Amino acid sequence: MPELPEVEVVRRGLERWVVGRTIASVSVAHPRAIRQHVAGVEDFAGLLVGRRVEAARRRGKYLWLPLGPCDGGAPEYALLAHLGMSGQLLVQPPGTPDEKHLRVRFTFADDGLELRFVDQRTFGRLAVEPLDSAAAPAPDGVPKVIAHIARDPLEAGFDDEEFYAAVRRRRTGIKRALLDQSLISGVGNIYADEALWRAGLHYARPTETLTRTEVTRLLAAVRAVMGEALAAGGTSFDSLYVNVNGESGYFDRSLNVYGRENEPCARCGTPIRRDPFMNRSSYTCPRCQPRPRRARW
DNA sequence: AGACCAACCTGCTGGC
DNA sequence: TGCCAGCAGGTTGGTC
Repeated sequence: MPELPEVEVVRRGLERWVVGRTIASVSVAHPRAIRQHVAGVEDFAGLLVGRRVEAARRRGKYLWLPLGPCDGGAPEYALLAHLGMSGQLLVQPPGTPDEKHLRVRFTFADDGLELRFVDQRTFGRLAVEPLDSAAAPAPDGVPKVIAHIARDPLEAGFDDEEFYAAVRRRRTGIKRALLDQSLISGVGNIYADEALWRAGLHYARPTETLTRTEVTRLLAAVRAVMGEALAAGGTSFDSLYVNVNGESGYFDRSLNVYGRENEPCARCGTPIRRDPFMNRSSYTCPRCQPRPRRARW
């Protein structure tokens, strides 16, 4: 499941149901799910079995579970997960029939609920990554392989001023910048469109023309829409986007533009418009978000 | 460096 | 009914 609010819903589920438990077994039904773990299936499982899950962390759309060493002490490794377009992390009672797209199963020493990675489109991935070492310290305890992922707008360390400066240095459209996970992480196609609508900005607005006021308004809109989505348990149009217990969020009912082509704008009544954008779609209100004369996309 | 695209997958929907 | 094109919430690696 995709964007920040949905991933945070999953993180909270892992915190509640998985943290504090010791992994007893790992079975990989589909090796593509761990393709990022280049040392292979045996190595992947070997690094996990016997370790205790110490925490559930997230940056942007990435999740990771720091793992305590078998002999105690600070975590050296983490199980890193990205859900891609259709990945799910589910907690299930042992014996529950396998899901059609079950990729990896984790069992625990307490013989309680299993953790299952289920992923229809197989864009998601799991890997065990070193969390820290003297040679390559991990800032903030973030796995080194996701060092290129910027802080997300709900993190305390996110620097609004630096984001504004980075946006102004770019030569592209604002939506491309919002989707660039090295500038700001966690924003995907739904929340980009929703935030731009709230901020009254068109997706093709050239980044170098944005004022500080507009960027401030945009960041406030991103935070507001994500916060509301989180409170609603995330956005789900179908059973692909669910929490660890398989339940859907209901924020889709609160979307103002995404997926609402030809429906009236909640602010002005103008029919919402859909444009092709990066092999996907962008939804705007033509009146609240007029296309700039000089557009970039 | 930074901008942009194709590629990676499966499944569903709508049009013919 | 069948088939095919188009579409889906993401990231990456490659080119320019």
